Amino acid sequence: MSFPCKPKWERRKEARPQELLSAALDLFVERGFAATRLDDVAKAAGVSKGTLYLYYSSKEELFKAVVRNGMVPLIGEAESMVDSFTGTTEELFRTLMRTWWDSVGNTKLSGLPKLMMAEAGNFPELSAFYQEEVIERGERMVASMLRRGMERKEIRDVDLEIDARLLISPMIMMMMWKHSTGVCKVDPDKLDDYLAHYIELALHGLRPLDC
Amino acid sequence: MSFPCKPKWERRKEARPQELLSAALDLFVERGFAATRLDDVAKAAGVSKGTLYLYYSSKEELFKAVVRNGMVPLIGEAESMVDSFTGTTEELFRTLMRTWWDSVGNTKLSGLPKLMMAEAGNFPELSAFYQEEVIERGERMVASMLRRGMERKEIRDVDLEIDARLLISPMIMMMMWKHSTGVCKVDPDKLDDYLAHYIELALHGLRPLDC
Amino acid sequence: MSFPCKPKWERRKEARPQELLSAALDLFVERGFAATRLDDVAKAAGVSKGTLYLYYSSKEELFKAVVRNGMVPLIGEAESMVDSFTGTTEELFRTLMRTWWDSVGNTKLSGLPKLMMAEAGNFPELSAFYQEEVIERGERMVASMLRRGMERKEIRDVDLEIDARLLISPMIMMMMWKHSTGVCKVDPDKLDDYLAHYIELALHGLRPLDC
Amino acid sequence: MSFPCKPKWERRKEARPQELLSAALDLFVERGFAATRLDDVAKAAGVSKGTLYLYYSSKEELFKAVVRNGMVPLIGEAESMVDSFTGTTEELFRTLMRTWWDSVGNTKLSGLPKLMMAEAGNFPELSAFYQEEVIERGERMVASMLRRGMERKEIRDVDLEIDARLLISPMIMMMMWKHSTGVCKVDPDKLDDYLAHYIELALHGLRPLDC
DNA sequence: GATGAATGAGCGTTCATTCAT
DNA sequence: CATGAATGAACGCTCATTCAT
Repeated sequence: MSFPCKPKWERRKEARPQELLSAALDLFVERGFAATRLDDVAKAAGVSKGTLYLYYSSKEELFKAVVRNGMVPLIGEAESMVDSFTGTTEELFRTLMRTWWDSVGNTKLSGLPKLMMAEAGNFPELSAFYQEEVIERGERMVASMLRRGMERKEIRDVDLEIDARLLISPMIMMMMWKHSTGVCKVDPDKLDDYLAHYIELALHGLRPLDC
Repeated sequence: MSFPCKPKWERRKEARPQELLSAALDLFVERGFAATRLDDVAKAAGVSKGTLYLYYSSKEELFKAVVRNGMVPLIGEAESMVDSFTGTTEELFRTLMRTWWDSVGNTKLSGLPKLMMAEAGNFPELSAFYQEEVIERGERMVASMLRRGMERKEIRDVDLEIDARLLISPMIMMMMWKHSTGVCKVDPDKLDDYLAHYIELALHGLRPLDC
Repeated sequence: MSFPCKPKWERRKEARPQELLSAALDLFVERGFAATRLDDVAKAAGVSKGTLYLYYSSKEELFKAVVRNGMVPLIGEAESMVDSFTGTTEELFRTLMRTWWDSVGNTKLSGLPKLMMAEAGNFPELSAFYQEEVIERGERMVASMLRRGMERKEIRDVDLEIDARLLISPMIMMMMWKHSTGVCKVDPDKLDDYLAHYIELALHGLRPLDC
Repeated sequence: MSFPCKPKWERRKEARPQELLSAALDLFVERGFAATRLDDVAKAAGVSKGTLYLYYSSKEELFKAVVRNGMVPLIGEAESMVDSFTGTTEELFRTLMRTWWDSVGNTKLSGLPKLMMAEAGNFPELSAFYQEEVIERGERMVASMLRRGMERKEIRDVDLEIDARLLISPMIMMMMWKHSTGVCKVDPDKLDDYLAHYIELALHGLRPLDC
């Protein structure tokens, strides 16, 4: 008699990392890094605390895996979009922002900015990782878009570094609002309105002076 | 023999709460709520840990007192400025933003937004207070400015509620950046550049379409 | 009304370190460094685990304090004796060994060599400390005695470094025997005989060839 | 078709216990009992952790098997040498010590004394075994040599029991030194010097008073 | 009012042991 | 026989809170 498919525990082994990362993202976002107990992550994933350590060697490694697994690939997709887009920069900006909001703003990943803002100071290694893999790549991506627009005379001259950061800050704030229970709480249904107005406000701010 | 003014130890006793709140603000801002040890707050205020408990019955109560004590008075000043300003709305916007930055962004109060963002979830009652007394008053103040500009045809038509919030979000982000160690850290010397670019970006975004 | 003597808790504070060190020495010697739980040390001293940390910042620091407090001063006394002794080197050797046995071999401190031998490999910082403060000073002290004897022609020419170490090794073994339950166990009453025979054996081994 | 000898996997099965014991001896000697992880023993032996438990029902049983398997056979060889030696007792002593050092001191078996010293307290049954089969037989062997020397007037009168133990203690210490990392660490190249000096020191200590 | 010694619950991490496959 | 994923108890260390003085 043979096993037509993998034995049960092996199938679990392959599924485990995703289950753990998902549980961890939920709890990190809900409670913050420091306040999340690994016991609870394990329980939420339906395993024991020891099992967690079979897959991630420390709490910090678990967090890094959450980011690597969830956020980093999306940065890559955005970068590709900027590089290969063929329409106007205005269309690119709109697409970029809406895609980002769909894949991050509307998922649990939107909890990460608030998380990092709150905990960065106490976990230097974590914040260095996030800074390099997410923040800086994100800023460079927006700066690429600005450069493209300036080269094509589709937007006015701006400072690549400074305005890139300023332009993503409302997006980051919107993600934070979404996860703020009590302060700056926004009606979730209105977030799409905020996004639309933000896009218009930014495009107005960027349009050439003679338009 | 009479005491024309209170003896020194009595003045000290009355000053205690302010000294404690000041020390606590410093440390909460620097390290966050959870990572701040009451030992250190007490030491920074020059008292023993036990004394802290004579004034605030728990760490949470101390935190609430710090926030309640911090930002509210400054909102009033900004409101007055909007109500009594006589120049163009562009001038008003510039003045408002620069004054706010001077009195909040450049003081340790600038640490509160980050703190509230991180801890709001754990202090529902406190965040309701902050939401009403700081956030909403601030948004109404900016909305007043926008309404004034629209009435005077100095800015294009915008959504008072939505754009007010969008407009203050980079300012809030700048305060957060200032207190970010590791993630989104900005060179403190460049914050004035960010402020200047933000003002220009916003004014461009707000100018009437035919200008 | 005044306090004619210190308040109770202050008297405790002064006594605590000795109580803790004594309990720690007992347990370290009985169970080894790694196998000793701080909970048990605290319980043996009649305090809570947290209290231990008021006095010693880590398990390793506690151990160092045990050694510093118990063993190091005795090394100093032995050094002084070698420096100031006026009789023959044979008398010095006898006195040195018997004094050492009285103050170390016959006290709980005699458990330390076995402890260090067993745990050194896993606690590098600990063993470096013990090596410098106890072993090397002890070997230098015995070497001083040998040099003195060689200069006075009271013992044959030996290698200061090698023979010093060889000469103290039976003393160390005797201390280990005392704490070996099961292996090399010796009748405690016979340890004085071992000491006497060791002294004779060593003195025979050291006497000049022409005596 | 027949198998002239056992098939490979069966030979492997029979060799397993020795492979496990050898790997375990290496690691126990290097790290001590508590610090040795069964994961590592299994890995060093090229099997899984579960397999270990097919052969030894617990970590303690494995340890006992290591010790029982280790030193006993070599004691017998030394006993034979004493019984059949024909030269002077000085020559016998030199040969005995050098042979012992070659077959034990220079192999990984030299790690056992340190191991037993450290763990004897935790394994009463095991240390009784070690005491009877290794220690006491070793002491009787040295005592035989001393008796022989006294009968032949080649050494002075000593106490058979006490001096036998004293005489082997530097040898035991040398084995411990060899495995000491950090405390009492000796340059491995100098161990032969220690052996040579020890032999001279002991022979001087044993020579008749009138020599 | 003020002190600071003492407490004890809580968390990250390790690893011997088990058992389904 | 052999595997290796899973378990859970254990321990070092922290820190908000208490209370005798």
